[in-house]
Amino acid sequence: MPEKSHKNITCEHCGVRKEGLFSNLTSGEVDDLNCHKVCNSYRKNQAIFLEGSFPRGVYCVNHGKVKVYTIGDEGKEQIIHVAKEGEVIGFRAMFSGDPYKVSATTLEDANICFIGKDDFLSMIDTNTHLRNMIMKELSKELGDRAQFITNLAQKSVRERLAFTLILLQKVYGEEPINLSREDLANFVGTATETLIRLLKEFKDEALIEVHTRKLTILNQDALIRIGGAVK
Amino acid sequence: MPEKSHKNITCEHCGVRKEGLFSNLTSGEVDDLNCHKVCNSYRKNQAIFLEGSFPRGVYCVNHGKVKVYTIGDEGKEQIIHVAKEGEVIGFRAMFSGDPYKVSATTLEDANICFIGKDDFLSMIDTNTHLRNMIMKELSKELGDRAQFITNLAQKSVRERLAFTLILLQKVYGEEPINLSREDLANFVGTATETLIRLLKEFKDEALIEVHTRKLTILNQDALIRIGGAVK
DNA sequence: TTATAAAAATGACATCAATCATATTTTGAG
DNA sequence: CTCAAAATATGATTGATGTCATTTTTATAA
Repeated sequence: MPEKSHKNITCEHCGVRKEGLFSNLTSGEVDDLNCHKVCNSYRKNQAIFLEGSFPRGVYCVNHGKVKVYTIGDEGKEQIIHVAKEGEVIGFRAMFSGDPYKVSATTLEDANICFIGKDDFLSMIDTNTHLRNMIMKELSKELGDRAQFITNLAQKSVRERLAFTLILLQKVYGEEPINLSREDLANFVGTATETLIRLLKEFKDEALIEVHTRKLTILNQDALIRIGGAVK
Repeated sequence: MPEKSHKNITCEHCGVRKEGLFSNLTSGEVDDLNCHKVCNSYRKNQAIFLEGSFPRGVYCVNHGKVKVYTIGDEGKEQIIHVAKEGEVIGFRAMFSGDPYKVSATTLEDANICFIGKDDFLSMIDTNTHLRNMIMKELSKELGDRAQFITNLAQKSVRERLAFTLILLQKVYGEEPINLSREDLANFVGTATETLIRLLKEFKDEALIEVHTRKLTILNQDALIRIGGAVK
């Protein structure tokens, strides 16, 4: 489905690699990674993998944002995570032996590299550092999800929206947050209409600036006061 | 704080070990584990470890149930997981390098063995099987929490209670579910009063049997129809 | 056993947020 | 550029669930 990328990034020169799972590799390991990876370009809203299917490998986001989500019993998306450049996604299912419990879809045009299951697993077997990074990452995400659960159970929608905006700012960095209202609602865990009303409140209170899809945070401190800090 | 257990279980003869992380160890590894573990007895509602503190090792539940929870911004507990005999808890924080993101407290009198950090980590370094079990466990829990998040975001309290009861039945097995109304509410993610009202509904509909704290499921199929299946 | 505290249960009420309907704006294909 | 479809926005209404107050039951310690 994805097209082979025109610009076939080499891992050695991949600028975003240094933040994620594949940082601190030896140059030999980077070469190894580079040999086994395949670069693919994805269009906006293109599926990367789907809940229920079996993993064939892992995906390293080179450019573009990706939503990771589950589908609830009524068919509604619940976004669990928004992955940014440098993140490796889909590796949890490599260890569980089960099919994917989540789906991943691009939020914008993206470049994403693929590393096959066997190559990835053999890298893990031989590379203690990589293994430790993975365990650390799995543990970190478990902690994040515990806070996500607590927020959903205990905070109001307004509080969760504030929290989510702070979280998304870390994902989008200097750029404005760029998600559809529906995606944002499916991340916060609310109805689209409710989300729109609350966004307007935040706009009227000069906490954010809104240019259709693009949201800029104007008053971070106030949002943290409303939604609580990201742990 | 915990008292040294009178009955100091040996890992070799530990009946509950065969289900969890420490199953499929060689007899040498079991001996090793046995040398390094310390058995402790805990009274009901005794803390095992607390959110924010740094881990000194891992805990293997030999007898008794344990709640794993976070404290929300308003000080309210959100139960994330109820651990049963054979489960190893508190090992995620060993890899992240961060303090615990969750707390753990006994729900009844319990026997819990402790394995120090260094011993545990060196076992992981040398034991591929154990390592794989841990990665699998971390991955499985990530999947569970994704469903937990989706349930909280999309299901009504009634649906979540049904789901939670089915989940707890797997924890308690043949025995009746035995939790305070407050703990149950803090697991479902609702107010205690709401939980009590819904429990009564389920009782009136003959879906459960209630003897003060002890809940028995009478109609599993109906509860699954209401709350959805545990994935 | 009795006293006291804790837990569970119940009622009344307020309100946040979902739903449904409809209008307006933006986007993207041709 | 134009038009249709999609996304965003707004209003009206309802209902589920949280909160507060009070009573009843159960557990626990003296």
